[in-house]
Amino acid sequence: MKAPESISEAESVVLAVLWERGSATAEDVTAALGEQRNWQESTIKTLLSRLLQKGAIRAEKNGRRFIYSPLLARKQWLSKESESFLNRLFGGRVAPLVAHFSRERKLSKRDIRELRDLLRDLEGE
Amino acid sequence: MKAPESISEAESVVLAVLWERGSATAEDVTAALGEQRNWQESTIKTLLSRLLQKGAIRAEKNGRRFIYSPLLARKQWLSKESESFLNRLFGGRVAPLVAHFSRERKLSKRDIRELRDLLRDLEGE
DNA sequence: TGTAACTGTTTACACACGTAGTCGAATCGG
DNA sequence: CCGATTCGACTACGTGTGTAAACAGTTACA
Repeated sequence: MKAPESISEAESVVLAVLWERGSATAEDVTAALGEQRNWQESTIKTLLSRLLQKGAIRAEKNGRRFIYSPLLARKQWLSKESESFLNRLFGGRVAPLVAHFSRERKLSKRDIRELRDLLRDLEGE
Repeated sequence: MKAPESISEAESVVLAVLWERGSATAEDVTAALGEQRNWQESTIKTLLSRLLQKGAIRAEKNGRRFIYSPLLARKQWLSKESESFLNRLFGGRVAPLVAHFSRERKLSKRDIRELRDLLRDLEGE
């Protein structure tokens, strides 16, 4: 099992489409991203290839084209990215990040409410 | 005022030393990072130059060498990085990230305690 | 005062990334 | 069966990054 290579920003955008639909052709992805990013289909194909090489997705031949689907789960990716981010900036823990946001007044009412609910649930366990 | 160019990973490590000590020479930085990363002094000088060009630090001549000190504040950098991270992965808000960590059982007792205290303080405002 | 030591500046280079064009093979339509 | 179309694979290219050596100017010591 090769070391899970890191997914680049642009690649993750393509991957996100696959997470959303489960699977898709290059054309589907291009259509899905049409408005968001203005990428040529060529670009998307390159990104799909790189994701393939990195083992993050798989390609199943269907007629003359490939159907791509994720191998790397969104959850795994989120965890990996989050951890490396928190390690780099906040000593690997979540609380200091929240504290930073709090000090900077970047916590919305909604954030606060959700956090409170979350903690309440945790205590009920 | 030129657009605040983005600080790379390696650059941020050097910058962190300056935040810690307020100011330092290239030699100081090399010494400070000696154990952590195994960089040649040459490498550190390159990184300092790039930080200079990006306007993230300043250099004050002292005798035959420069004393470098941060221009970009750690807080600013934290905010910027955090925001772009949260935007990319969690719709720009903190709560979903914490929820993710909670689901994945990545919240330490300490995290939970700190979060609870933080919320208590917020309500007392 | 000449030369060694030091320190910043220049140059280097491989690799990842964003972005995309070209090519060759397969296929579809007539 | 042949030309047109359609795909994926290969190639391309500028830029940022990690990493560092070479060079040049200046200072300090013998």
